[in-house]
Amino acid sequence: MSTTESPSAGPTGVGFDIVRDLVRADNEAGTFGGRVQTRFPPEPNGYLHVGHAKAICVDFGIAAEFGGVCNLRYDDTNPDTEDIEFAGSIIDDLTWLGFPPGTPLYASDYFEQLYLWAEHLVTNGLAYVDDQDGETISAQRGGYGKPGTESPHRDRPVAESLDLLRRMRNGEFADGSHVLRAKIDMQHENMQLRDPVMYRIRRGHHWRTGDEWVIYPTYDWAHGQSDAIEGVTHSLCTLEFDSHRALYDWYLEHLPLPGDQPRQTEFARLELTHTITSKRRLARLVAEGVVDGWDDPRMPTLRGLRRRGYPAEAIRAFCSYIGVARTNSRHSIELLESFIRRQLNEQSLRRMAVLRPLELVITNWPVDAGGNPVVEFHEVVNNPENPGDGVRMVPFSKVVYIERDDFMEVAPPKYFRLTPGREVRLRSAYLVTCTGCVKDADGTVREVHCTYDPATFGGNAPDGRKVKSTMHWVSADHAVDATVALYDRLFSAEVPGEATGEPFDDLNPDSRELLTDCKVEPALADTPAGSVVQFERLGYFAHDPDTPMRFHRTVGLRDEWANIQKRN
RNA sequence: UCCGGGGUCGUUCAAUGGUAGGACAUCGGUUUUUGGUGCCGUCUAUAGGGGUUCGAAUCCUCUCCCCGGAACCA
Repeated sequence: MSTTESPSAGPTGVGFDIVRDLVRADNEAGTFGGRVQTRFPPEPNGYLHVGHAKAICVDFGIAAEFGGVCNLRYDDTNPDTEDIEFAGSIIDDLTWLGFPPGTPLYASDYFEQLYLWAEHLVTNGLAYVDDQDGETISAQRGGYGKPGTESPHRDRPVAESLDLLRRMRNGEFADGSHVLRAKIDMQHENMQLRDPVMYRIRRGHHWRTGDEWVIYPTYDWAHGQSDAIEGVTHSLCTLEFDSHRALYDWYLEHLPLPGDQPRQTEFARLELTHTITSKRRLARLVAEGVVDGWDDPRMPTLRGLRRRGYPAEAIRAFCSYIGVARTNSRHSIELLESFIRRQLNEQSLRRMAVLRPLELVITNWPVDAGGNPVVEFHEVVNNPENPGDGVRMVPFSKVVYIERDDFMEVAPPKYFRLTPGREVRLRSAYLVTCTGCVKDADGTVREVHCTYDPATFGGNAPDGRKVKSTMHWVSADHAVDATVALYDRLFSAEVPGEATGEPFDDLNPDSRELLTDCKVEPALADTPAGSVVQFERLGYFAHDPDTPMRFHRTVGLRDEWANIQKRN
């Protein structure tokens, strides 16, 4: 599958060229025999978010492009943080994004092989068991620019380490009492190489291996070897693992492995303004009830974006566009939204909905023989961008709801909508001229009055006169009630939580507004759950998967009137 | 403080010794039965100093700034 070519991909950025070049160079050099294999290795300790989306597009996309495979591999080396709930969600989310993962692999399936290799290193004098506690080991590691000091157990006999390692595995020692360390160099300028820990004793219940193991490999000891076992050629990860690469290579070099070994390459992670992509912080938002859950439409999780109506295709196009690089960067959320709009504009049906209803009464509207207002049906195009979507008939009568914003008794300059004396178009229906309004004692406008021009059926004036505004409406007698949630940025600051590193400092208290009194046209009830429609002149709204007639605003339309207001 | 990675329009990604370009954002125009969309245009950048070269964002050098690294996390 290609992630770069799609009719709605919009502007094409550099994409993943830097990775392609890397692969091509290896292919030309004959490394890996021209084979390409990648992997996507999430730890099942949270839900996938938009940051993962980029990694997924690169890992799966590049493999597919070069005729290789990309495995989903759960990096489940820590029993304390992982859960089967998350593991299942990862497959769902990958599939939704457009990369069904096939049979997943598990780092935990390699525990036995890893253990055998650990004995191999011990036997060759390249690893030893340390009896010191974590604090001591950490202190001995030294500091930046300061060399470390060697553990007193560093040179214990091979046989003794081997015996201790076996007893560690057998569960003879308490959690945290012993650790297996690689014997590398306590003076190394790269701290990762100062005798890193390979195994720790931990009696947590593992979601797959249960209580079979009490020792668990660390990330570094598991990752490269897992790649090697699977035959991975290009192991792509984020920049913070840059200094781990030396260790990744060291393990592989000192193990009895045939052929070319996998190579790790690091790229910048995806960050966005106005949101966070830290699993820990997202988990806090959920745990402390700031949001309704991992699939809250304000969350940058794949589930949240999906619920909010972000099309997977648009997310893929975005990831492809921003591409990969080694420079740390934080993209503006507006760029993502522009991809969402681009896609939605093309695919979304148009429907009319009134969020804050105000009655508009057509005073010269005719009545039928029984004295009731005539009801007409007007043809409306479903999607001007795609004539294939056809037309529908929308009921129209004497009283319609219009947007409260669409009437002003005293209109400021450049306000083109309804105001006494002004003629506007009710979309696909008629030209109407405002004659006044009725107000409550407190001055609130109760209803607006107008007259219509019967000669303008469909919205065109036979004499060719123009109006400056075309407004949406819903017939009051036929309107359906709906609930609409408007979403703003979860964080008001450009760079959330940057100052203190905590997630709640810049939370936007108005990130969600619930409108329970919306009036929508009857056809909206027929849109399937999860589909996104454009509410004419208002933006894109996703029909909630669980609740009928509840809509989430995906993104708004570009609103020049709002900009004009801002400037005044 | 040591090691590593970075520094190009407001933002982000290109240009790999030969005209600094695109997108988003901004601003303006135009089309339009959505103040949407489309189309056209505008605007703004090579962190700083020195060097190599006919020619430097690119190579060398010094300085400055940013990010990552001292879990028995990943």
